[in-house]
Amino acid sequence: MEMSDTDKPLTSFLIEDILSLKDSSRLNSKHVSQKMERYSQWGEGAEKFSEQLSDQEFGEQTDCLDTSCPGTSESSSLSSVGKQKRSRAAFTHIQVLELEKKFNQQKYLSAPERANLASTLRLTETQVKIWFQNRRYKTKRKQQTSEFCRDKVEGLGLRDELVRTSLITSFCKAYQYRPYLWDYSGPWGPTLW
DNA sequence: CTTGTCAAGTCGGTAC
DNA sequence: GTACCGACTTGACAAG
Repeated sequence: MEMSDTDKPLTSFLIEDILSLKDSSRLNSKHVSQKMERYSQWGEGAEKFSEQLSDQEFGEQTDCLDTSCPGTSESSSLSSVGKQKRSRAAFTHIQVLELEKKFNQQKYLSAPERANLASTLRLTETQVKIWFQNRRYKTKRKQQTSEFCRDKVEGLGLRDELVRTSLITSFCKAYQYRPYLWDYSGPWGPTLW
């Protein structure tokens, strides 16, 4: 029977993947090392997960752990490290709550703080780091969006004002001798009928 | 089926 | 040369 992707050992996927990265012209050694760092974190996550499984088989805390680590889903299907579909960890309410709480206190974490939070929440340090990165970006985008909307509203107001002024000017020039064409009742002031 | 959300991936940059 | 960042994208998933 031919060995499918799902049957391949994790390490061979890692090696293949990293080698393919090295072959890729658009990536430098930095990103290869980033990838390796990530894989090592996944390894750590998988270890943590197996430890957790061994000391509390589907206990009450599985809620805050099951999908938390990429390593966890990898461990159930190591296959996904290859070209297979990747899994998306969904953090639990408790984890998100704690992360949000911390984020409200401080937007950036030092390494020890991150490690501490990660172990408290039983996430990997990478997950905590990425969560904070995404969170900061999300906040920034939200802020930019609201500013953009506000500017647009104000800009529209300004534009309306400019249009009105210009219209009035040209209108006055055109109709300065025919006041009977003015109508002051409209919201835009003088209206031509 | 489309759309929004979000963890993770990518890439260019900085700092030490 | 490693670790981290921001900006942006990708892909899984759920809700409608």
